[in-house]
Amino acid sequence: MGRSPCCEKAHTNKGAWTKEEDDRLIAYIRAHGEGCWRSLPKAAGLLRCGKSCRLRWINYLRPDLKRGNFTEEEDELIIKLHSLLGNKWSLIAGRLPGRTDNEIKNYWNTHIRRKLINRGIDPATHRPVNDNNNSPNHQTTNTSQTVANSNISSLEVKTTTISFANTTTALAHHLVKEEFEEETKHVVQERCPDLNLELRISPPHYHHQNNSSSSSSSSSSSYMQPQGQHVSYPS
DNA sequence: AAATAGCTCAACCGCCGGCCC
DNA sequence: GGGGCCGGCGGTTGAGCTATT
Repeated sequence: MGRSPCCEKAHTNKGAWTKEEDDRLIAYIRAHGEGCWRSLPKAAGLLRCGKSCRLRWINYLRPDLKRGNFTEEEDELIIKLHSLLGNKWSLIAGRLPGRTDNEIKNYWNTHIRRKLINRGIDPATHRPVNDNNNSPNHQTTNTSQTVANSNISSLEVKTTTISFANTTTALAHHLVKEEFEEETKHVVQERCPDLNLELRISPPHYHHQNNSSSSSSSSSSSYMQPQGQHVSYPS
């Protein structure tokens, strides 16, 4: 049957990570690389579950993380990608080297949402707040449907309305999803020729010029042009 | 200076798809 | 074929910090 549990919850730490735990995790991954999160905590001498280690590494310890304030260009890119992809933070993060999905998600909720609202734009639909199409009749109760609808509306798909209310089966969602992804590629290339939404798993691609981590002044061109790797680990 | 409100963000939770046994 | 784990994801929480009263 299956596999053994990833960790014994009774013997794992929770909450904020200590410097020592960070050091252990960094040292282990530096020596053995990422992967096999299940066995990592034990091997690294950590009283954490693999999930927690993975999250800590991806969101905080990874050497290619940018940190620091988001630039105006990043803001606009996030808004543009969100209008196309909805709350697909991992996909959005994939287009912003050095940024994590968690970071972008937090930034969206704390800054960009407010920014859009101040501009009179509904952050969920990317339409003006007083737009008639935002009437309750067009709202759905299912979150994913709402996201999908907002994506489609923002893409101005010429097939007019796709009624998700009547297509609740998994198959329908699957088909629509595939359709949407294909559509997204086309529309993005049409409207944002500089955007490459072809997603692939790849090593971190943010190129550190130096170790001064305040990256708020980083040039906007860099994040659309992944560089060769030059990974430096924090000491 | 103290109390309160608002904001930020690291970390957790629960779910899902894919894979293993 | 089916039960169960793993890795990954998006949503949510809450501790700590800052601003305001």
